[in-house]
Amino acid sequence: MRDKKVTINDVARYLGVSKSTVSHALSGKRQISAEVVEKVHKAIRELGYQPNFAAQVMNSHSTGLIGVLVCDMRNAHTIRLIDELAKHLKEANYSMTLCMAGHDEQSGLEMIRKVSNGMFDGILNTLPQISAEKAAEAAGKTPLLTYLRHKKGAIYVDYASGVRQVMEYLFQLGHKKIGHIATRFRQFGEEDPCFTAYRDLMRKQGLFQPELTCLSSGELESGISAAEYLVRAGATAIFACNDETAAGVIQWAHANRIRIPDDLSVVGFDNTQLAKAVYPPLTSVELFVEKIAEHTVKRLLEQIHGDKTTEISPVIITPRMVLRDSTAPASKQHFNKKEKRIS
Amino acid sequence: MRDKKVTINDVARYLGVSKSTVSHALSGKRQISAEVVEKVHKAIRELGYQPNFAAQVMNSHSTGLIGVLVCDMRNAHTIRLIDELAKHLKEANYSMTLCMAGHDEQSGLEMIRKVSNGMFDGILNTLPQISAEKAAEAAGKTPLLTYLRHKKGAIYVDYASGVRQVMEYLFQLGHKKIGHIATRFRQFGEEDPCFTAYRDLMRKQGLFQPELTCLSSGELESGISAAEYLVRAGATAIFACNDETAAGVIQWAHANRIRIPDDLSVVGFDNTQLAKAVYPPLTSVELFVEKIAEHTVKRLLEQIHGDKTTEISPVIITPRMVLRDSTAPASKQHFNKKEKRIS
DNA sequence: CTGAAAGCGCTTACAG
DNA sequence: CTGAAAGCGCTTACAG
Repeated sequence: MRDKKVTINDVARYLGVSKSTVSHALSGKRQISAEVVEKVHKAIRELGYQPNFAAQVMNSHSTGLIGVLVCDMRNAHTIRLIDELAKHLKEANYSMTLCMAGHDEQSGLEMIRKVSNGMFDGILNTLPQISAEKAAEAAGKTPLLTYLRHKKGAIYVDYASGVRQVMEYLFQLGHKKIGHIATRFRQFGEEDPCFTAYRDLMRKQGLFQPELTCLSSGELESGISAAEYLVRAGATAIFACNDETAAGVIQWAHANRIRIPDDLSVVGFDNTQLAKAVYPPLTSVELFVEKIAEHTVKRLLEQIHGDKTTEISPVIITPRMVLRDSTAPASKQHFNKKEKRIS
Repeated sequence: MRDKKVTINDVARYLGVSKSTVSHALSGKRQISAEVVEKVHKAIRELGYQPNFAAQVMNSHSTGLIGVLVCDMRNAHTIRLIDELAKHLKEANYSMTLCMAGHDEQSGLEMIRKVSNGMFDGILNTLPQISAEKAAEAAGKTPLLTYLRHKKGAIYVDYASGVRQVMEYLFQLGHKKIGHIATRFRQFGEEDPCFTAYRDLMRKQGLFQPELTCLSSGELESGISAAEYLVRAGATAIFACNDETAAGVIQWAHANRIRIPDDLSVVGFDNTQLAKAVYPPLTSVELFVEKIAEHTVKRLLEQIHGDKTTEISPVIITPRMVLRDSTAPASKQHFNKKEKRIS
């Protein structure tokens, strides 16, 4: 047992046949007498033979590995994405290799270059800091797909629609001072599509005020400080860029005896576990990550296999608002009395 | 650009030198005239040469890849573990490959066998359904470490200590009817160490009642139903096996106008993001996942490199209770009045 | 139906 | 300091 790895040569010698016979008996790529096939399988079991990974890769030029570049695993959206990607890749008989590439462009590009050596059959770039063009160039001949650069990509998530659903709902409820907590991580180099949509919709109603917006890191704490700021600015509803920030808003409200949704409506984004876990459960926006992941994987595999057959029919994914208990009409404005308490 | 991959032969031919020279100029494993080294580097850049992964692996017998077997990515503890493992592996110049192996033993073992072909320099088995022995056998000659089988492993997490801290604190606060929500996923084949510790400590006080315990799936919803059951059974404090379940308890309490911590104390486990996100913030138990991950990686690398030098000095990790706002004295027993309301 | 040989793209003794 | 050759462990034309 402590001896060297057993190779195809050992098996061939053991049986007194050639290694081509062993190889073919395993692959089934040519007719081998049933008798020999059986002998080979038996010998393999006895010797504990297993084809060597690297040697097979050298011939097939394929590792069955897909590299997924992520910056970190801190936000729930990334985690869900990874989970779904892994599921779909597995279905296609690929394994997912997670590459933590950090947040700066340089190290991200270096990472891509480093792993574009045949280690992966394909690379999925989810890094917001690296453009699709630069990533593809760094990958050289390795198929690479950049995640969700909707402007030109084949998968388009209509964030604006998700935001519109929320805003129209809040307008309907009578809210005029709707605060917005924006973020940078959905930006992909351009402007954050959620913020853009929010601003445009507020403007159309003549309600946009820069004081009602703020930029957040996306973490709980930033939601807490944003809540304090926005409520002081007069917001009766707060639309946060993600559920974690929204949870911060809710927590701050509780701590300051501001009732949700009676005194303040709160809406999140991403519809993560957190949205269901907080109290009151959070109205949020479902992005259908499974679908995004499914199509992303499909596109990457097409690129790997060089399928030009399927013409690039862009997939549009439309988010959907999920109503829970954190939103209510803006009517009862005994709210201003409360506000005094916290100052 | 559309042509075949450029190989070391192309570089050698291009420069009119032998491929050994090119190879050595890159590896630095033998003296090469500075002039030639420079020429080689220049040519490499011009031709866009990059050593082929599989060919290098064939020689080095090392891929730089570590396979981490996880059942899924649903609970926060796993996610944090993965994140920390990735960090430590990266520091040691390894990449992490995530293998989702599901929940049954058979498919897990098959997965291990399949990937024990030289694809990974080492394997980390976090699957609770697969014993350390079976996993190691399935891995054959590939180094494999089974995560946190404390009984014999070199890394021992003293769950009992974490539980003791919580229980002693609750006893101090005057709680006698302490409900416990147990789970199966920390079990690793044996009994859940958290439940065992809870039961023993309650017994020592003469307070143990089976009616005050229940088994949960670990999801939020199971926390909600457990809360209802345990409060009906008279619990004045609930100690949940993980934060998600505890969040369910809190949510149920809010929905039923039971005040936390005044009417009901709640304690979670794992000290995840969720513990900070809910209101009131949740008293929980920190497991120091970073430390666990650090030592796990260290052990695996030792096994890979065959370091027998470092004698197996077992590392003990002691969890620590983190106090937040979900716990308070059991005194005010106007609680029973409330209970009526929900029946 | 089977075997001997070439080749995948590197690294590394072996010779000079 | 450098080159020609063997070898890593397979697969796959090529011959029979």
